[in-house]
Amino acid sequence: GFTVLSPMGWDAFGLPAENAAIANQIHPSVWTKRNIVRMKEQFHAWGVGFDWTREVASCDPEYYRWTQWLFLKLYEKGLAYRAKGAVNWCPSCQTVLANEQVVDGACERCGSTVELRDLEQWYFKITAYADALLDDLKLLGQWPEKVRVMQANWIGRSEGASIRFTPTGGAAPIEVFTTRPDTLLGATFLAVAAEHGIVGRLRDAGSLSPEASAFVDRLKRARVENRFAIETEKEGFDTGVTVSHPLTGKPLPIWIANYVLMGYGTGAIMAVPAHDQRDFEFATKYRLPIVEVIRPEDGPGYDGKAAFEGEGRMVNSGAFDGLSSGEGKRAVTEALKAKGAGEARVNFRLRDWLISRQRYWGAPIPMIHCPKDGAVPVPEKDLPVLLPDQVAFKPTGESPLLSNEAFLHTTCPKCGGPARRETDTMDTFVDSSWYFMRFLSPHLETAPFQKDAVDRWLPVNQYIGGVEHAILHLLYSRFIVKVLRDLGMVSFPEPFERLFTQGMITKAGHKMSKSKGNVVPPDTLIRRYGADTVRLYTLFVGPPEKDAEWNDRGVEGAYRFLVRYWKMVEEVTAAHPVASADARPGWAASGPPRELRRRVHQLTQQVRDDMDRFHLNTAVSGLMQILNAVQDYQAEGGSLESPEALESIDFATRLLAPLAPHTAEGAWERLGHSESIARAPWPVPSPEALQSATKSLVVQVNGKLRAHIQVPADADRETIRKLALADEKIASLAAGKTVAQVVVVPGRLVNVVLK
RNA sequence: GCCGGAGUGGUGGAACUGGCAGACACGCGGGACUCAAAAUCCCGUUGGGCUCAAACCCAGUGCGGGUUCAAGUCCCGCCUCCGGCACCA
Repeated sequence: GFTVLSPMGWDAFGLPAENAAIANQIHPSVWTKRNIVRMKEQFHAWGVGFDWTREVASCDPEYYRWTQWLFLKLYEKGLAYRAKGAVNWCPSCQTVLANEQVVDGACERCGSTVELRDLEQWYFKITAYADALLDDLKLLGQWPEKVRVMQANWIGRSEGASIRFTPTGGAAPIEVFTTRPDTLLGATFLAVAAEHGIVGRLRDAGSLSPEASAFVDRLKRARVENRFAIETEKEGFDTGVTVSHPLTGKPLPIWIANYVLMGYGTGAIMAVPAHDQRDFEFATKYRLPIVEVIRPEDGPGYDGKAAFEGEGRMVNSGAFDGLSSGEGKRAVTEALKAKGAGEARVNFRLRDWLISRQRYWGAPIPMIHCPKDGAVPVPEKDLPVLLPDQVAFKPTGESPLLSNEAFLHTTCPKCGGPARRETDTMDTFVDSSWYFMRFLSPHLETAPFQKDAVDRWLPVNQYIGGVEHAILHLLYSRFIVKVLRDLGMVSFPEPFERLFTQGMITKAGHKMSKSKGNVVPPDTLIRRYGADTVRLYTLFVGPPEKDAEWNDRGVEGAYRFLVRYWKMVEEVTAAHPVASADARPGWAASGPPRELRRRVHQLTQQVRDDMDRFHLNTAVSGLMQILNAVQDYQAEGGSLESPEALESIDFATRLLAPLAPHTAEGAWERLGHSESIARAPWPVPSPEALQSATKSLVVQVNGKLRAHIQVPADADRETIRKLALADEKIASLAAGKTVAQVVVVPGRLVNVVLK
């Protein structure tokens, strides 16, 4: 009864296609197009129905033109920028990766250990939306909690204070972030990462000891090789430089420490050994002072053996003594602000999204580098910047586009002088961050999408995908939609209203994947049993949100079910070769309610509910039960020609249609319908059919099942109670005992409590 | 370490708000049909006790407690597995 848009498209740019192309000596575009054809054939073989008039592929210029347009919009808004910094580098894929694409220190794609390199790259300023992305998670009540939590953790908001420590001698202050300003008076040293600016400056000035300098090199190298390996042993070197404590003026030494990360906060921390375990371990090892400044209201506090990280009341903190941690955080921040040495600050774990890739198979970044005007955006009218065919697309660490002179050399849109094109391409996650809007006008040439169409259809009511996208695609799309909303181009804050994360089918415990070569192609099974059997079985294996290990042991069951169903249809239609089902006498099943009818209407309700809840495995079992019910009815002497049986077959056929469309369509035609079952309405159970004169209730004694009784459907509690106690079995059990209580749950059961 | 999720027959799984544990299948055992087999159909299939048999009884949803007339479901404490985050200051 709903108008549903069910489009399909191909996220077709990216490394897998390029790598496969290199391995097979085929151009990526040929390889990709061939695979699209192949996958479409498979969709058809499965009988999967999509609106193919809306098909898009992110590698078509018609599509990526607008991906480039999106880049320009972000650039205009200052949300796309180029910066030099330490980036994740995959030595095997020969490209940089976004933080989100690094899993356990390895490349999400190929599993190679990721290195750090200093490179100039393009970023999207997703951090500008950190708060909005976090806050709006509360709009996503129909997303799995798991995904919301993962995003919240990834964004990683923490409240605290930014504090500046001025070096003795008056150099630029060192800024730190802390969530515990209440422990400021317990800070006994600063610790900085090896990559921190001050380290380089000290080294350049020659004021770093040779040992400390060697340590910095070792640390940097270790992090380039694998910055994710956690060194449990704290290690550091004194720089010999001190800063003054912003409140007491006391000098505090600056140490270089291996446990301070450049990638979080400012790359420098104030160390409070009494109240932070890491600082404690470091201070203990290097005999740095430890000052207790927080004491819990009750229970043990700092004991000299480990840091006390909880909250409590401030001590050894001068004027702040006696304040609770909460009050202390505010008071200390105020005091810092008054001195101009700090302020309240919110810090995020989220980093900006690195979107440039030094690879061929992606949308070229539409920028031009002019020796005079610097980075200049390609004018909108010149889009798309076409990806040239003729390149040496071997990975060299530099973009293959550099090898195409005709592409590389261009003129500056500003001054008309000679200029070079940007040769990096965009991360494919940019392509997929907006595609759902393109489906509404896939061939529109004047805009990426039409606002009114997008506002009518979106947000997507039901999104389905793997949980592996929890912090990649699903975060990026949310970001892009928020940017477009702020540009006034869409009117909704979130792209996906409801999210269903489906599980993965594994083979021998592994994700089936092209790269592992352990994919079970459906073709063989489909050839042997037909698409409907394979569809039905696949749905029946288990709940779709769960991972499942693939085996085809039960496929026979689905096949048998369809054969039994088909035979039943043949039996009915052989006896009644009627052209129009509606002309058949008794088809409307207006007869008196019978058991079969009640059961089938009940099961119809169940199948409808199951499908709404994505419990497709039990929906299939519900259908099996309908068929079983009809066969039991037949076994008891009922006729397939009876209105009840005919109606049951009619319901079953319509419920089967989305699951096994070919079989259902064929049956539908045999049953005398001339229009496709796809246009038939969904069966509606009638309340009248669901009613029955009597109900079967369970009778328990002390919570244990002892008898079943039949009671009138409208019996009140007292009647039910009397009938239960009157039951022969119950009466005999109650003999000689006292009935302490009788719990009556109408429609369900009676529990007799005996003492 | 922190945050999520899961643990049910031989197997996949079902049981929506506490209310008949094991739906529906697979597999297995037995039977019918057949010269025989396949296919199909019928019966059985949580474990144990008792019985010629049925009826019946007891135990049972990872482990130990608890709440409740009633717990796979709720609470407390554990164990195991899976997923995410993690020297995050």
